[in-house]
Amino acid sequence: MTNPHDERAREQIEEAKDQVIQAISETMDLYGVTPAAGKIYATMYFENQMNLDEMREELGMSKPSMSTNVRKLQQIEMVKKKFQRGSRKHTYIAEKNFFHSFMAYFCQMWEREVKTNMDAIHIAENQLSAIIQDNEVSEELREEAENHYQLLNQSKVYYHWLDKLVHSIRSEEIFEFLPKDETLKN
Amino acid sequence: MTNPHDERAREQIEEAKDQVIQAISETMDLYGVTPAAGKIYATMYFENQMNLDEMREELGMSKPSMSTNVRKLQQIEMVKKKFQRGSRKHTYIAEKNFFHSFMAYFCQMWEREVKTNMDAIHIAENQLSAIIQDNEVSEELREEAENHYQLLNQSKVYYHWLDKLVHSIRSEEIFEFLPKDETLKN
DNA sequence: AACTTTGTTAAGAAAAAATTTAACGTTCTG
DNA sequence: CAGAACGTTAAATTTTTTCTTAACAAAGTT
Repeated sequence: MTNPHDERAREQIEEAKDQVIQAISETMDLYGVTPAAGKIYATMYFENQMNLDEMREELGMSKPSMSTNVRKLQQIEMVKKKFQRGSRKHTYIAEKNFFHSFMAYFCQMWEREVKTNMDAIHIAENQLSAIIQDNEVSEELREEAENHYQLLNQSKVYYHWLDKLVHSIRSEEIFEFLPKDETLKN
Repeated sequence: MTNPHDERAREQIEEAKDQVIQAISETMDLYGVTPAAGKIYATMYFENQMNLDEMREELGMSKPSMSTNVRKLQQIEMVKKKFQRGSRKHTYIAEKNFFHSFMAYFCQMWEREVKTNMDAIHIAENQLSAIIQDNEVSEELREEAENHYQLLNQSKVYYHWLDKLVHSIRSEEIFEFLPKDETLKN
């Protein structure tokens, strides 16, 4: 490795990796992932497997910081724990298939959105329809309740669609409509 | 409005609205929107139009806070400024079509992800292929460069797919595959 | 059973983000 | 043209989040 060509090549490999690591951790920020966790993931992306100590050394972070960040990455399924026979150290592998991460993250997110909002809508709809059906209530308020009711009803179209989207992703049906294009020109 | 029925009805309408406002601002948090901005949007959602003063009063926030939050909401196209002839106050309307917000937000986000990462990948690929083609470099490093190159190449399948997804959303072709279901049972 | 090694909570410190008060600029009105 | 009404920018405060050091718990080894 004292070969001057190799030294230069090693530098260039690191530079190439850093480009991509930077970009990945920058865009993961869009997914509600903190920069630190993004860097951890992006670093692991180029390695076959790493344990907490190796990561800590590579990134100069503290042990608990690694621990919590890796846990978060596990929750969104971007990192998996690998059973390592005969070693007490936990070793992890980065999920390198971005389709998997995409599916896990957005389905989880959208499902929560649908559930939270539909639950609230159902409660609100009941309260509003009680008013609409109450003849003692003034016309003005009845109309307001009616308007809100219609608005909520309209929004359900969206939440149902979002739910269908989640299912088509989970079932991978979406790839029939939008195929993964394995053969790329450039 | 001193009618006791109406008083009760008014309370109940507010309660129904609050349910939904709470849910919306909670789930908007998933979209990188701060709770304050979420509340502003959700409040406007039930109104035809509002100006900054009305919102400030309704939510008990400061004037600059309103100003900056509304601007953020405009950026992600969840709120639009409405030209109001003869008034110096700016009035705003909430985008009530969630499909529109969905499309604007995710297309913007995914496009940035594709661009940032593809740019980095192109640079990295050039650096790596220079090493791969350099015969003076040791076999070991050549192999490492080759591995990274393959990894990046593989990831391009995903970014191309994401790009296609964005286009199919922008062009609304996606609704041919996943129709908006206007007639809902429940 | 005592000692190591590894990972995780807990508590405190540092950093980052959001919010408010205050000052400013602009545009309309009298 | 002076004054008022709105909105925005700047600076400072408060709140939230993140990170680190330190104490702890679990599991394994000698």
